[in-house]
Amino acid sequence: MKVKHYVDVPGCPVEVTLDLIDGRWKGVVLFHLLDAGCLRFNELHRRVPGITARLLTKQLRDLEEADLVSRTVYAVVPPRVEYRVSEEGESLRPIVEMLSKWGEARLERQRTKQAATHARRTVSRNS
Amino acid sequence: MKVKHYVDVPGCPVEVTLDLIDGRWKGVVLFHLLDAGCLRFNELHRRVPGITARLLTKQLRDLEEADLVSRTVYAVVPPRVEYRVSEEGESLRPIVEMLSKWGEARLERQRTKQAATHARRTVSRNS
DNA sequence: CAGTATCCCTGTAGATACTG
DNA sequence: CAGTATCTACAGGGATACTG
Repeated sequence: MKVKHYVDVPGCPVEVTLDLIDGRWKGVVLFHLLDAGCLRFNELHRRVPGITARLLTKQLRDLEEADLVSRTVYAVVPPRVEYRVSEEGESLRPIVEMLSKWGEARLERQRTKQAATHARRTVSRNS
Repeated sequence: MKVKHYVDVPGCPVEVTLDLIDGRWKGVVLFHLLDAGCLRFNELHRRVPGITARLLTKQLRDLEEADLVSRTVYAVVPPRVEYRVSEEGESLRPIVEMLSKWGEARLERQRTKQAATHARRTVSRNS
């Protein structure tokens, strides 16, 4: 169990939140669960390419422990495990949406900048 | 230079944003810069207790490279270096504010739950 | 004041193989 | 299908000492 010393940083609840969606993957996992409502392990895995099963498992366990995601196991063959956001996880929706929107805008800005740079280069070539 | 393969994860701009405020400290640093407007290195250091100078430097360099923070050096003795959020960093304000608000609410929920647990324990002791 | 330089250690994550 | 197990490697970050 990872208990941190938030006593040291009384003025920064930002850290509390970031700690939960930390590590590059958790936010993405939440995003997809919020988007899809409910996903089985491999469905989720397909939506988060690049992550290994081991790591995805760990992220899900962390999110579960943080009470942001719930895990339901059905006793069938083949196994069926469903993940969905908890009520507390649901309350993160606006944040995750803003993160997504901002990320899109950032990518757009980068594309624009790159295009501008390319244009300038082309111009200077012609001058 | 850290260039990531976002080609792999086309559907998730959440990752783009999280990548920038990743790592437990960057969000906190941004929070304080957004809050204070402008801070010198040691002023900032005082507001982020627990971080080493080395690491704070690294976080600031990363934020600078991401174009979220600007760094101004004054050629005086003793040295004076000021950090402030860039225009792009400023656009993160609503997100950082939500992270902060949500973190506060979460802490509040935890306190409430803990108090309830304690009360129950006390009751069961008396019964 | 605002950092570097060095050393070292741990955790995090990748690859691969295996299982109820 | 939904994961574990094991081994390994590297980078992130801590402690400490030093500097323009």
